[in-house]
Amino acid sequence: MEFTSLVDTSLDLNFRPLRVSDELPKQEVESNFIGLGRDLVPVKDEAGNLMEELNRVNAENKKLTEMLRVMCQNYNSLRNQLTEYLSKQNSSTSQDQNSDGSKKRKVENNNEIVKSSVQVLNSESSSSDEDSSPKKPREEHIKTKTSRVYMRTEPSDTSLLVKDGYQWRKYGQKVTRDNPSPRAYFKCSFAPTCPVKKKVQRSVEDQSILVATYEGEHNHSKVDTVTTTSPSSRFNPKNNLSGNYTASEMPSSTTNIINTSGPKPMLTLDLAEPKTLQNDVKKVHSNTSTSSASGPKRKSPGNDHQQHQNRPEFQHFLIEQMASSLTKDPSFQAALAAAISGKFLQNNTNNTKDK
DNA sequence: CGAATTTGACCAGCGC
DNA sequence: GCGCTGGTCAAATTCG
Repeated sequence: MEFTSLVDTSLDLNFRPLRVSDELPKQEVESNFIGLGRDLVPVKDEAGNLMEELNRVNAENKKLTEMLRVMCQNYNSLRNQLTEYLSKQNSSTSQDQNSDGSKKRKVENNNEIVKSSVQVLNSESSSSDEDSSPKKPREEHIKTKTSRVYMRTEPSDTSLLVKDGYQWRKYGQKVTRDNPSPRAYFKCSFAPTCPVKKKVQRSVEDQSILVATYEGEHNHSKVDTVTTTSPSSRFNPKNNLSGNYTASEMPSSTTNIINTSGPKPMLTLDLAEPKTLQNDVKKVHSNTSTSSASGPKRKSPGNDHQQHQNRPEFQHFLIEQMASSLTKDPSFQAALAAAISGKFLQNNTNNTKDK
């Protein structure tokens, strides 16, 4: 499903009543009110106010439409770029795998990153044929899709428990090279055949943020909406993280994927933390990374962020994520619907009075 | 006592 | 080939 089609439909609905109202001659409105036997002066005032309000909302709506149109354009162009890159990537990786089997892990890594990004981009349009390459490697990777979720926890809370509605069994913990915080490895323990794994590690930049990386897809439904990593810990007060990782509370500078888990299905919105995005973009644009295990070169985080935020990739990414999140945001939809219905009612009132 | 967690050992991929 | 690293296994430990 094309993203723009959704938006366009809703916005057409938005504008139709307003256009009608614009075309309504002012005098006609006034005469309608007169016809109802109401006092002329207050009616004139009321109609004037209404028209003023109508124009204001109309202008606001047009502004919003324009913003959405720009976002959608950016989204589509970015997705096309990604699709092109994927095609190239797939053809080059298949060559790599034929020529050198030892590159396997790296190639998989790159594909996972790209694929993960595609997931986010296509979260509302997974059935799109536009970018579906018939090549096999990509289909294989779709089976083991990965996603990343960032969650805020209490800084004092040292546990690596992430409440996501599933039941997990911890099978390992490791300190990794580029992060002093240990990384915990979990397997889904609810269904014996469920292949899903997750890795949980604290963010290097903000220790209060947990980064959970999910691999694979659950072949069962959620256990419950407040499940922690184990049934026993479910009732442990120290694991009560609910409400600590809502979108509104996440610091904008460090928000990556906002998890609004709860009674509804998990919704992940990638707002791309600068550092992570930088890494991802770097990997996406260069599948022959020169960074060696012995000597990671790092810039200062502050410069990193600022430089990164000025990059067009980052801005594109940000825009398309904003568009995506905006159209999926229930409160935005509700507000829009309220505004539209309000205008509909006004016009309907006017039209019925017209008859 | 059973289940979950911890932790050191092991393995495989990758770079040099 | 060797060392580094991330991921996994499984015995030991902890907890309810």
